[in-house]
Amino acid sequence: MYLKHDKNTVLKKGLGLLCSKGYNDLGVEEICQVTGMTKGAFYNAFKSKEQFLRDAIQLYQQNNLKRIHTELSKYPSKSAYDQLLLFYMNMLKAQPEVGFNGCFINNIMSEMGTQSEAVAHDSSQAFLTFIQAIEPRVKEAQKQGNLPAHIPSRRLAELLHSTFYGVLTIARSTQDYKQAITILKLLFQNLNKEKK
Amino acid sequence: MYLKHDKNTVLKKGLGLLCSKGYNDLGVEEICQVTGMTKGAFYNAFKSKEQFLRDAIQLYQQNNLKRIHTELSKYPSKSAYDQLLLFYMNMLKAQPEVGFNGCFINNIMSEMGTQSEAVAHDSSQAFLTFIQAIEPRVKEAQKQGNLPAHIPSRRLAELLHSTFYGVLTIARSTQDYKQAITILKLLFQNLNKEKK
DNA sequence: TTATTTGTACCGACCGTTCTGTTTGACTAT
DNA sequence: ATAGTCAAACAGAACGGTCGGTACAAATAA
Repeated sequence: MYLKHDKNTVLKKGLGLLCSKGYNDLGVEEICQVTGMTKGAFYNAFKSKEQFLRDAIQLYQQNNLKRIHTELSKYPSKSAYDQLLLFYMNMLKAQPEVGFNGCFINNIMSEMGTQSEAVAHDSSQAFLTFIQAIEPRVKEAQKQGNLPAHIPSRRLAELLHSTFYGVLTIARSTQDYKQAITILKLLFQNLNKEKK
Repeated sequence: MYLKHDKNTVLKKGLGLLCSKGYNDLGVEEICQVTGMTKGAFYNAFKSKEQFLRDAIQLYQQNNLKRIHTELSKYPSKSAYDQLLLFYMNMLKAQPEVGFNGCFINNIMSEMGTQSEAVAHDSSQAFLTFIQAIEPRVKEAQKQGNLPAHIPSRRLAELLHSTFYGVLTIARSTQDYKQAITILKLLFQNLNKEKK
């Protein structure tokens, strides 16, 4: 058994392309060119272009879950509330580096939702996973008295994440992440009645 | 001079198609079929498929601005706060009827942002226009004491609209608008310190 | 050898656009 | 009125390019 190309490396590069160019505007030819594959190798590794996308979505989801967990554990001395706030801030601050592309999952859902049932399912699944990943820290922040305790933690996580998605859209539209941060801070401060 | 096809009627039908199928998955052929045109008529009326999209975006923007204004004036006896809340509720409640397609502008921005500079510009412009349309009522609600007065009204409008976009994404993902309403209500209630 | 992967040429479908010719109705001259 | 003219609008076949996918031979381990 010999393999010139490592599937994971290929997917990683492909994911970068998908993030910046989307699906429809990205050809198999270009994927091959960037990854150094040929079509033969590509179609040996992936059943179809769509399967390639689905694999890339899965990789993105894995990467992001890891990232969420490390980012949320980055400052152990800080409160859960601050950890959440910092996490979202950092995501927004990173936007200029990624060309204000916003959230890959969200973009793919918009682009492919009507074209492929399978992709639509995958991306909405990924969406829910992110919220689940956030929820424990939200619950913690509630216990620590920095987020309202009378609201179900799941609902709060959904609210935070929804607004994050929304300001990400604004950031994309205005090509400015600072405004997005201001808006998200507004939400956080308002939810935190104890602090100034 | 004779005109078999009314451009506005065509755009209206086309907008419906664009909303439900997006841009890439919608062919000129299909547009023609639905509107009763032929390619000759289509390309006589529109310079290109992309120009057709840009015209449709403009129509959508006009329609939505009208809708925002009428919806926000629908219940003159209610407070500005309630008017805003009801407006967003109604938008969310309408989602099942439109196949949970979310916001056309947002979708197009995600789908076409990387493919066409012009479309990206048009849609971000439309986005800002919506926020401007909301802002006066927000300012009113602040004066009436139902939204925090110390925050610039523009920022508040951005926060409300961002979260609305976010929960719209959730509604799309879960195919359930009730959860989206719950989350948005959470934000409203939290911003309104006076009410229960 | 033998099984599997890779390179490359090619196919076929799709789709936006163009092209050619036709229809239409306003305008003009008679 | 009526016939003639013209330019705009329309019909729809054809084009040209793109792109996902396939065929098959060459290459590569085992």
